[in-house]
Amino acid sequence: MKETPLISVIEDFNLYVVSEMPGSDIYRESDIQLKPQLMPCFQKEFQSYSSSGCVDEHLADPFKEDNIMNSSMSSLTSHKETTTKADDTNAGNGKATVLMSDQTGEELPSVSMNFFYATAREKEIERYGEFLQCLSGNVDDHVESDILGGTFFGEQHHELFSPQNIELQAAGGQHDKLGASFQIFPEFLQRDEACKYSKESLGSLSKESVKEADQRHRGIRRHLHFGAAISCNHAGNGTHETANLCLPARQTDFENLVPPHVETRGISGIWQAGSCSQTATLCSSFSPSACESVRSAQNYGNRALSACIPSGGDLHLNSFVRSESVGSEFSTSMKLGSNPHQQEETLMSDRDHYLCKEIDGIPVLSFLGEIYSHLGYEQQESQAAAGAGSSSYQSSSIMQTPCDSLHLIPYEQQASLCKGTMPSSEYADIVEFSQMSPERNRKKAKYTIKSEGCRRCNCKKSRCLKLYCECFAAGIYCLDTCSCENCINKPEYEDTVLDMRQQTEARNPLAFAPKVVSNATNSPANMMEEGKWMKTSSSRHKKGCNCKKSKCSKKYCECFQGGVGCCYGCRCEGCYNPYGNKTETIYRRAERWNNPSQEQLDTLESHNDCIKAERPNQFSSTWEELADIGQLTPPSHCLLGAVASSGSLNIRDCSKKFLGQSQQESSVLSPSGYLNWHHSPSSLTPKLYGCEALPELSSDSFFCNMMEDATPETLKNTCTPSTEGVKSSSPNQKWVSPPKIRSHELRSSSSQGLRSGWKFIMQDLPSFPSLAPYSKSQAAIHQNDGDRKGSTGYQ
DNA sequence: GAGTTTGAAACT
DNA sequence: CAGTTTCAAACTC
Repeated sequence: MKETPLISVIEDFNLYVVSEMPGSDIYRESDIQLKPQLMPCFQKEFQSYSSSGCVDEHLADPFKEDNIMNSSMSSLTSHKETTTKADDTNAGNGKATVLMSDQTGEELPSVSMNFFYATAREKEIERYGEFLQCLSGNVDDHVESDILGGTFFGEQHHELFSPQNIELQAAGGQHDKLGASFQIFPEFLQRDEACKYSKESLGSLSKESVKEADQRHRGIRRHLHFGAAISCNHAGNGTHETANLCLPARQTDFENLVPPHVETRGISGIWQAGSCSQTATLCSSFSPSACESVRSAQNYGNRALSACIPSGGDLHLNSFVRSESVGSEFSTSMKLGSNPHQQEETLMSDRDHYLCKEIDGIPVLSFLGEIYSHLGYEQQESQAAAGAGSSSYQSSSIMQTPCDSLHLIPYEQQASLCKGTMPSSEYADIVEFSQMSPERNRKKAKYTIKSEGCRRCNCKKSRCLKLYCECFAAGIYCLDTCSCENCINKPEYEDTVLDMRQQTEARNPLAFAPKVVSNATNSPANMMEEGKWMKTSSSRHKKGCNCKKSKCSKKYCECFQGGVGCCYGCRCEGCYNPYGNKTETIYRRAERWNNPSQEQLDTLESHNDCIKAERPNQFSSTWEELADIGQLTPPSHCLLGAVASSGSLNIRDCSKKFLGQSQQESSVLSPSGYLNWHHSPSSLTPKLYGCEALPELSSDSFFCNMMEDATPETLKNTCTPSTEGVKSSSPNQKWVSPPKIRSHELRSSSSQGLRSGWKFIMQDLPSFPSLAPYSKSQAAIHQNDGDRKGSTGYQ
């Protein structure tokens, strides 16, 4: 290993290290051409970052020399090609990514977001610099390069820092791909023990000076920025439609990173995820969970897919509602790009190629629409999306589509993952579906929905502008694959859609919030344990159900649908929710979650096989959010943000209660405190930024209920005898505010709880941007109503 | 695939 | 805020 390049490598985007790697010539000769238009993206980052005073001259004007960029791009992918042929797919992927970054100089919101993220994580990165000292010693070249390349970041487990494992990663990690290479893992950065462990594993500690380490970490920081930039460009890989479809459940992650000043119209509110669930992909550019999801895919098969395909409950795709903002800008630039052929390659808008599409001759699964619609969500996220919302499906990477994530997985593996996630027959149908014409797709949509847990609406009268519409509710535009009639929820009616969202939000600030919120009581590992329940025992529906006849054991019940048990917020009668009911103590529920009885499993299975199939999605979505969102987001932020989005709620009391908690949590959960829950301007005002201000609140009911969400059920149930076993009715037909003492207890215990990993998480946060003039869209609506008046009975 | 059931959303 | 209506998904046949 050469000693000298180390510093310069970092200072120069790791270029030199890469160039000295075996096979690096391939990259020098690579046909990857970073378009000049991409420059603004980087410039912004670097310039913004110049305050740190560590921007090199060529960084100040990083694109002055095309070679630099080309080399940079090469460095990002070089280690892949120098490892195994199996990774060849990355080359194509990387190329696609770069090409997708084709911009026309437009400022990319995502860039700011990325920058913000990176900046916000500066502290952690500082710590990471310290960590690097632990590794700088005897790590050989390719290991180093791999670390710099991001593979290192891509792993959350300390074990991976052992020389052997690093070797393995460098040699052929499946996720050692472009996307995964840009992982930023704040969680990892927070682990002092990681450094400790690495020291032990490597057996030789760094002898480099702190200064050198600092230089290195600076370089890495830049590298991260670069990666972020790529990621953001990645995000813009599609038209509105693509973005809409591919929204992962983890959009929230990304939105959380959005600084207040960033225009986030395209990212309505905050996103979720919940899910597409969401989600596993958008986040991939920023969070460990993304990489984890990829790895999980490799290790656990179907889980990967679930990570990418959140189920309805957790998914929230709000952020991408305004795909026109983010998505359209990208799409526009894409459309205007100079290379139609390349665009054609990268864009996945062709619905005839939802699945099994080839990019650069490499077969990849392109999960769009039907499959990703509810990433997020519950967690969805998005959704949808992502799911997003997340899944809730509910319930993100931001800018990386699920498709992109999947691109990191060889086709065969993706296929197996798909098969592992669903019955073979359904898988076959999905494939068949993907191969059908749009016309047939439409007809088949319903089936796809059922089999995949991804939804497309079938609205007839609401014009997809009310929460009746699942697309609208998930914060996404309807697609051609929807079976809706007179649909207005389309980009061409953007203003109208936004207005309706605004109205809906005014009516219910949480209307677009994920339906399922989680208390992170379990580690991702626990939650992902094979055959176990995937959602935490304390996950619950944000508002609670009101079931009368379904006994909360059918999908009529939103709790059941979201895969969570009923809680006190529910007003259900005769609750037989197999996930849990109100009379159940938290301990019992937790026990059940960890060790579901056969009867319970049978119940679930008999009631809805689909739920069972989706569970992995929900899990992945959930734990991912625990992994990254949870790390980044103090509960109170989430709550405040959610409430703030209304602009009218009065939760002053509750907010006060939470303020201290949030601050405390911030210090505990997020060293970079201010990097939390940055919603869209419309949903979270800058005042809330950094917990400096509290929103005006009108009713503490919401907050108290949310608090109750986070309140151990033992506290809630102390006065609620169970009279008929699991059967119960709702003694409280209305939401109840927890006794003050509960809040106090909760608050006082929050510190302990949080330190032990007990976090409250709203999987996806709310709100669409409410930027469009009401009158304008209203006029459009009226006009539309007029057009339809008397014929549709539209409300 | 049509019809029914269900409960959330919207409305009054 | 309660009651009613509307709506679309879930479900059944």
